[in-house]
Amino acid sequence: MRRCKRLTVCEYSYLSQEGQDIGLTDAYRRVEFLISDTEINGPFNLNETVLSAQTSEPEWTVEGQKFTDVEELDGVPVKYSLCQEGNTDRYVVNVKFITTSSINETERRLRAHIERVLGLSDDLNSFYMKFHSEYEPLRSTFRMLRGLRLMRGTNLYESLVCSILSQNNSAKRWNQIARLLMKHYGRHMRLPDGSSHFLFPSPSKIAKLTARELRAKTSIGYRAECVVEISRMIANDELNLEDFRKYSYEEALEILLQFYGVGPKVADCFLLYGVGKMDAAPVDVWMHRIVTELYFKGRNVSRVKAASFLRERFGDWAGYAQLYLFDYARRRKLG
DNA sequence: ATCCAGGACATAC
DNA sequence: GTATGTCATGGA
Repeated sequence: MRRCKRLTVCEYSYLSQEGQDIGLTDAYRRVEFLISDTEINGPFNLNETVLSAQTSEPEWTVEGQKFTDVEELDGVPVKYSLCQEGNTDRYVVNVKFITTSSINETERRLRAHIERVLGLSDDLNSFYMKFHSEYEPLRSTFRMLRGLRLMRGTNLYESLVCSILSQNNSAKRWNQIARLLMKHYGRHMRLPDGSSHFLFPSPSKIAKLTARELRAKTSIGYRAECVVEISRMIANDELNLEDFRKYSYEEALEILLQFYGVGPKVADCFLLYGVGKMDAAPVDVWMHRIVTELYFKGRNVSRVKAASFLRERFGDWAGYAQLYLFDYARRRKLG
């Protein structure tokens, strides 16, 4: 991403919750910068992207058109808010962030982070052009969902657990469970603006728990056992999620399916949203329905077959095709 | 109350 | 290989 001018840099003194200046030496800095449409590879729709229930990580905090997330970037806590002004083609994204560390260094990290998690360098125009003559409803989603981008998780463990939580659960509910995991077991961070946040817990933290404890605190249900078990394997170095970056899709899938609680859909979610394998296409009930009706004339093909069909038909854009079709189905259902 | 939620798994054919 | 019941849990 190319740099674009910073608008304002302000310094505030640290205030307690009562609004009283408690005189910390470490003044807190709220910085603002812009990402313009010339820095992003094609159209962008921030709202649609953040609100499309992708399982890369728990959904960001929403306040109207503004979305806020907290991350630790290279060990530095950053709270940042995004807001898009303009339309999907001519726009600027306003970014405000708060950090305890150096502004320039944090801004550099944050720009790279945002580019990655929001898929800003994905060549969406190529996707639209390549499949402009595809069957409906995919073709019409290019207009409806223009600028929708594939989010990537910040942390592989978090993505895997979120994918596991999503099974047989609504998006709202798996998000609630993930938030409870963070609240009870995640490392606490207090930001300079006085707000309090919890990071996603580490595998070793969850590995120390019993399924019963986890269930009591988080309403995680029957998924407790497999989450604890997988956490334990990671903590014991029997499983290294980073390895999946170098495996081929087929190798990765074969390994993932051996874990209790990880089936084809969860594995594909992890590979797509976590690892970033663009040809992975998670097939849930909605995708299954769409693919069988659209491409198999209603004939009952298995979900696994539907997934491999999507990979063959859309190649490295299979994840995107899935994202657009899923969002379409989801919106149809809501509307 | 019963059913459903971006499924996975055991069991049975 | 494919079909069916079951699995916690909270919200509709």
